Amino acid sequence: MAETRWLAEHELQAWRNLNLMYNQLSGFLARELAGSGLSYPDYLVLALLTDQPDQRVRPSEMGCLLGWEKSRVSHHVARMERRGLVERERCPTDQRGWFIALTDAGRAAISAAAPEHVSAVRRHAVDLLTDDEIATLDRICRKILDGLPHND
Amino acid sequence: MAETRWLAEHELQAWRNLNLMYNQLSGFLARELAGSGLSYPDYLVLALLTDQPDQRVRPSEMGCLLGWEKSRVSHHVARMERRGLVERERCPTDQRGWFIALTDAGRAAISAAAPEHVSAVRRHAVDLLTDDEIATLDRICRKILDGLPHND
DNA sequence: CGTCGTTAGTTGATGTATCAACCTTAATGC
DNA sequence: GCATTAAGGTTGATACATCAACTAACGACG
Repeated sequence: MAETRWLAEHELQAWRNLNLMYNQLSGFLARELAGSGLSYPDYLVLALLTDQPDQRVRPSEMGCLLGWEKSRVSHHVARMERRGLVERERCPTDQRGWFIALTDAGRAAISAAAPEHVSAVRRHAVDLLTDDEIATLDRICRKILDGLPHND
Repeated sequence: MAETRWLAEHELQAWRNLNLMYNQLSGFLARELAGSGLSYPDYLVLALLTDQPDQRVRPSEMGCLLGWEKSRVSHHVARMERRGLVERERCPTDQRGWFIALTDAGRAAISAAAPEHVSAVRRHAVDLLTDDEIATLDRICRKILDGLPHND
C-alpha cells in the first residue's frame, strides 16, 4: 500500500468550497422554489418533461437524463403523481413499462415557478461568472463526469 | 414584472453539468466510503473533529463550518453517538450547550477510511484538473458563496 | 414452443434533510 | 432583581435517497 498523497492546501480549499457552495446554493434554490410548492427534484422532473417532444418519458430514460437510479425515479414519481403533477400511462409496446406524462397541473406548476427559479439561478450563480469561468466550469464538470463509472 | 431572461445554451449546459457532476460524484464517493461503514456526512463530521485542536466542537460551530443547520447537526450527531463514533459532553461554561467530541472508535473509523477516500477524491476530481482549473473553480465557488445569504 | 437470463419497474426498510414547534439557560433592559 | 427576549439545542413529522429483494414481461436460444 503506497503512502497516501494528501491534498495540498489550495486543493483542499477548492474541494471544500465546492462542497460548501453546492450545498448552500442548492439549499437556497430549494427554499426559493418551495414558495411555489415545488421541491428541487420536482422541478427537475417537470423541466425534463416539458423538454420532451410529447411531454412524456419512460422512467428509465428519465433516470439516465437526471442521473437518478430507477428506484429513486419510481418513488419520486409516485409522490408527484399523488399530488397530481404527473401521471403514469401504460406503454403500449412494452407491457412492463410506463410513460410518465405531464398533467395540466404539472404544466401550470412549472410555468409559475420557472421565471423566479431561472432568475434566482442567474442572480446567484450564472450572472456572477464571466464567460470564461462558465466555459471552464463546464469543462471541469465534463472531465469529472467522464472519469466516473457511468450508471446509464 | 420584467420578461424572464432564460439561460443561453452554453449557460444551461454548464448549469446542468454542474448539477449532474456534483450528484454523480458525491454519490460515487459515498458508495466508496460505505465500504468503511461511514456515510459522507459521517466523514465530514469526523474530519472536522480531527481538525480541532482538542478534537471537540460546539454544535453551532460545526453548523457554521459545514453549512448545516442546527437541527441537522443535532439529528446527525445523535445517530453517530448511538454508533459510538462521537460523544456529547456538557459545556462547563454554558449550561445550554454541549461539546461534540471524537471517541476512540471515531478516530479509528476515520483513520481507516481517509486514505481510500482522499485517493478517490484525487482520482475522480482533483488529479483530473490543471492548477489553473482548480484555481478557477475555487474562485467560482467563492463568488457564489459570497452572493448567498450566509447562514453562519 | 418452452425455459431461462435480462430488463423495466415496484416495494419496504433504513438513513438523511428540512421545517416548525418546543424547552432551557443566558443576556438585556428597566 | 425581575421580566423579556434571544441563543443553544432537541424533538417529531415529513419528504427525500439508497439499497436489496422482488414481480412480471421481454427476448434469445435450444
